[in-house]
Amino acid sequence: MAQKNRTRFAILGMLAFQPMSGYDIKKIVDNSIAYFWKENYGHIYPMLAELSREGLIKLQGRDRKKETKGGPERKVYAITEQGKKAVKEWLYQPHAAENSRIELLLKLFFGMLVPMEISIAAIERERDAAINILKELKSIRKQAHAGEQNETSLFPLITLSYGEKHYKAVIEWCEETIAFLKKTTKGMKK
Amino acid sequence: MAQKNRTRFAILGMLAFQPMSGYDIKKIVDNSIAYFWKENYGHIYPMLAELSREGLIKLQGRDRKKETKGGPERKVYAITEQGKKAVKEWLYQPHAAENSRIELLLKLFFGMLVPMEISIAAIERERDAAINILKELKSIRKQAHAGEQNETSLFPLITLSYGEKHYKAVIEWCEETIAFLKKTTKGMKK
DNA sequence: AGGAGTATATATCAGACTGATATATTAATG
DNA sequence: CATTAATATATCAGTCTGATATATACTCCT
Repeated sequence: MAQKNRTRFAILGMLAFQPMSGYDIKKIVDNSIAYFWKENYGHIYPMLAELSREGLIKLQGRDRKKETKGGPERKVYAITEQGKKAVKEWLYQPHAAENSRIELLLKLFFGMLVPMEISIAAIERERDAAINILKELKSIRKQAHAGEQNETSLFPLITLSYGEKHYKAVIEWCEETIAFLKKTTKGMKK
Repeated sequence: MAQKNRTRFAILGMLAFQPMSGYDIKKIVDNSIAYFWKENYGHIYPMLAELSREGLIKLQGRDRKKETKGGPERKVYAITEQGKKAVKEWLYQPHAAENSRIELLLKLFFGMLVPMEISIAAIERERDAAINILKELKSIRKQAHAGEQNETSLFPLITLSYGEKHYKAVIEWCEETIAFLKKTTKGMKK
């Protein structure tokens, strides 16, 4: 196997919190962990079918939320005992190193091919994006603190603090780098 | 198009420094930018063929390095004027947000499913890995400072400082989080 | 009443990316 | 001269992404 499928475990883990539809899973991922994990419908729906075939989850029923505005019935899936066992097994295993690809840095690495202003502008956009994400994290933290505190709510808080630390570091680096490049450019123009 | 192919531009950018073989490109990527970008042979070789067909690079010749120990002849590719134009165009364009997936955080998010020691051990492994990468970055910085300073060498230094800042932040977060979780566990055991 | 607009929901696909493996060449080693 | 190790190219199954297609049912407006 070239890679292990992690969407599988992301879905199982989410269903361990509560039964949900594919649409719900996407919503929750987008609203609570998007700063470190993303999922696509293109992966979620086929995986729900697969997990269902394997007996790790099962279709609990079809319904329509009361607070919902419209749309077709939701297919709500629940995790099975077998499914819970599978996530736990995965949680026990150490994971491989991430293979991040940071396009900004790749572009900066080739910065000698374009005028300095282009590189600086790219870093400024990165800084602004990071500031926005940090704002979102602030609102997630607010929600988290408003809810009840228990053992389960502990873990979302530590992933949150990772996000905060990361984006603060990114912003810092952007500021420093912009200043550095501007100084260098001025020096070169003489 | 679902995504844009970035391997294409990574290869073109590398060939803008100097003519190289696919094997060389992989080596350079692994040794100088692996902390923010990775490439596979599985992507490099087909892309070299494609870029060659499109006239963005051309086969400069086959040779064997003097300092090399053995192996078959290298196919050395050089970037063409058209290829240079293509990278530059790409460099001018703003890039989309990254979609990082941090498996450690996903596992921690589901931490309530396993004993606390399992989560703590995972963070400890992350911290150790980050410490090792930081060491590698230190050696890259040493090499960089040893070489001649010019406009081109400027950019690798700023990507390097991103890496340093990032991994330092990760280590900090790991230390704080481990301490926090240990304290919490002790409190719970009473 | 009916049409437009919008949120909900499931599904599929081309193309990008990964990690492993297969194949072959040549130098150095013993 | 067989073995080992480094060099080099190539291919493939499986994962992941982003876009798009299809359809349902509610709300709002005229």
